[in-house]
Amino acid sequence: MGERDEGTCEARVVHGARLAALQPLIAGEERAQVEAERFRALGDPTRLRILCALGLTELCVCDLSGLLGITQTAASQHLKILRTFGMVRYRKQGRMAFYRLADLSLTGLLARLREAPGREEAAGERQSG
Amino acid sequence: MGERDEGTCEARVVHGARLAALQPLIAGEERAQVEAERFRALGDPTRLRILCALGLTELCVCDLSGLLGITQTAASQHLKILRTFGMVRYRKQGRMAFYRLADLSLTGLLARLREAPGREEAAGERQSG
DNA sequence: GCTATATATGTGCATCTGCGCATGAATCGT
DNA sequence: ACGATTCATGCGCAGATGCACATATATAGC
Repeated sequence: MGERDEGTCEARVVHGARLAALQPLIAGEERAQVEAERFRALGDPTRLRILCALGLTELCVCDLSGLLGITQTAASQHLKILRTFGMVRYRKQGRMAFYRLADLSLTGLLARLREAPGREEAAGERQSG
Repeated sequence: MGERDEGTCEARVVHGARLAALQPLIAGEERAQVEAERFRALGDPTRLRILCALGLTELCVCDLSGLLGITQTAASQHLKILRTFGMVRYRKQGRMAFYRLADLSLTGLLARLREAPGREEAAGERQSG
């Protein structure tokens, strides 16, 4: 688990000292873990489509599952994950739960998701023609 | 696989017609799949740390593995994934491969990664404090 | 209170993922 | 040419993930 061949390569670009100076500038494992989990939550097509739908309108679980063509169970399980990361919120009215997009910073992403495919070059690196 | 309980819930918020009108506004499965894979590439702590490092300076695989405390194999496999999505690029000089950050749209994200933990509220929703 | 409905959760399974090990491919030094 | 070194890749395994099925919880209607 901690066995890396750190002593093998001697032709380092950044030798010893400079390499050590870089270390504190790089995100620690825990910090990276937390951030990665957030991306992982977005790294599922069904969850992206759920967010896409909830970005348009508030929906109950049943409507959502019907709209996306997934089972209620699947919808509920995905919503639980999205709740964990504060990406969606819900209000309970009777026995139904109305979900809505909570993380407004995702709005731009979701708008891009609705565009025609073939434009995912670098998410910001447009070569202007 | 296609068995959803679409006829169970009758108390839809958006009844029939409106639900159908929503459908074309939601990203299709293929489009969502492509986009999700991109997030998935970022959904690994090691890959985030690799990008974090390459955002600071160009590095060979060996330095990178030493810097992050991972094996050369792991580094190489992650770099392959990041290459697939055009997030990193490399130039070959002799037997070494110098990798650098290619997707500049990730710069902001990586800068945020270097900040102290506890600020991952909404990735863009700063309360100007 | 009982039944039906809407949502949430526990369990099991097929699949995916990240890693280590061994190996292949390319390059440098002698 | 030969061995050493740097990077890439095939393979197998442990752990994670998404889903279906069954079930639990909560609410509405009677």
